[in-house]
Amino acid sequence: MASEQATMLRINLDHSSPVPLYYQMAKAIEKDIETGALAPGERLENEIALAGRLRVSRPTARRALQELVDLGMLVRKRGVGTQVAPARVHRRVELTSLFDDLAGSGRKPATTVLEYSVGPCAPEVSDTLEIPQGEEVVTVKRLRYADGEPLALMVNHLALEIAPTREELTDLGLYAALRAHGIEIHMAQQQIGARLATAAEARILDEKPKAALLTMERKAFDVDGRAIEHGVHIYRASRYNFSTTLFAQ
Amino acid sequence: MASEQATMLRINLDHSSPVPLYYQMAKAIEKDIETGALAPGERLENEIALAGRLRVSRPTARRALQELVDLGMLVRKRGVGTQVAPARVHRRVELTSLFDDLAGSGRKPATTVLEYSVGPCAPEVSDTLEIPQGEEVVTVKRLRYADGEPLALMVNHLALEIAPTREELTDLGLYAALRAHGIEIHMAQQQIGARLATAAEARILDEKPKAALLTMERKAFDVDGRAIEHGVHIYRASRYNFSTTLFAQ
DNA sequence: CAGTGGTCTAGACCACTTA
DNA sequence: AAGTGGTCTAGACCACTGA
Repeated sequence: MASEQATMLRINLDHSSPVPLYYQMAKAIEKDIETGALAPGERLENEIALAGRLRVSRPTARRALQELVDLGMLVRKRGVGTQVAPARVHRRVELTSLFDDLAGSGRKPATTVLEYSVGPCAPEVSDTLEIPQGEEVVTVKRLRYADGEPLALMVNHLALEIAPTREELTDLGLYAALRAHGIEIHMAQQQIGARLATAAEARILDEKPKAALLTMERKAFDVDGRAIEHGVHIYRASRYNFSTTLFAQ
Repeated sequence: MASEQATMLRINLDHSSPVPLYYQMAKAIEKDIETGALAPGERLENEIALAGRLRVSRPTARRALQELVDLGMLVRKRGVGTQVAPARVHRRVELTSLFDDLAGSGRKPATTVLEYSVGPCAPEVSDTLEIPQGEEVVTVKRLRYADGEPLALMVNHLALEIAPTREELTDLGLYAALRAHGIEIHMAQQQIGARLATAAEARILDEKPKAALLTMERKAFDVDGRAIEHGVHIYRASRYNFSTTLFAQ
């Protein structure tokens, strides 16, 4: 039985481009899903027809489709076919920074750098960053605002040779500033907890003493496993929470 | 130049097994990494030699290696080779349940089911579970202990036809009980926040009133995007925090 | 039974890294 | 220049689904 409802994708591939064909295909389909040209539940052509029409081999077409399955945008079943996944499953968002989060949700982030100092490495930080104790590291203490209100107090430690300048940290988030230095964060270990605000913390965050705070401690690493950053953050629980989308292995 | 330090993996593949060759290979290498037979930083054979030695095609060997790269256990660089990733990058652990977490860290979990009722669906739950308002859903309220101390108060809503029994929930975590019914959670959306304990919450959790609580609201879906579960949990911040490992896209 | 995706092969050529 | 992984092809056979 010929496929009754399969959508014919309009995709132009540039076979002479240095951009891999599977990548061009995946991006094109991804765009169609994001714009709604392909609706959730809609059926795609089978991979052999798709490959033939786009003049690529079947493994290449498969690879493109598999990329989108891994992203949760497509669902494939043997004997059935390929469908666009329900909208809510699309796109895992992970490892974004607070700055990006705020900017992305339309709130206006701003940062005050309260402290920017170079000093000997404390034992705890030494462990994380794998820098010998006593060697110099940069300590940064920042107050983050959203729409003019204080939101979070963040203390970070970085190795001297990779630390962004004070000015960069005022204009960008930490991760964006690191990226400008060619440093990509690949993995982070986080612990999220809660506690009551001290008097000093309450004052600086415009909360009452003993208000609820969200706490986050993070260690971040690059793709080679080098430790890049150690951070201890506190957030006003009245104004912020962590939203995450998790996927089963 | 012949490879100087590449480790020769001892892998036996069963070419007549229904288990895919790439999967057998990936599992074998994964096991060697986990047991320490392959140490972090160690170099593997190049993929062509590996494929030849194991009598599989190069794409099959590549696929096995790629699986482990996706898991963060191997790092590959063009022109350089394949190495075992630093230990801390191995294995993303996601979407585990509190019960599994506790059992895994050697603490003894226990559960009391405080309430198990069937009743009409509240508007908020109706939205999440995509069950018409007023239709019946199961509401479960559980108190979780670790090592004899109360740790968390959890309220969950599930569709009638998939809800585990009261007895199952006493012996297992919610996700394990669902799994026993053939239901696999594939994705969950979570929000983690903090607030102060009410008098009633403090009493039941053995905390002082206005102690800090961690809050978590979760919606869980299966692989087809069907809503499975809606939960609102509170944790004693003095006894628990969320540990997560995040990976950049 | 026809149609689908899942696995596998045996090559080819290219791009990047290191010395 | 040698060695590595990255991409791509053109087939083959199998396993599962649904009518």
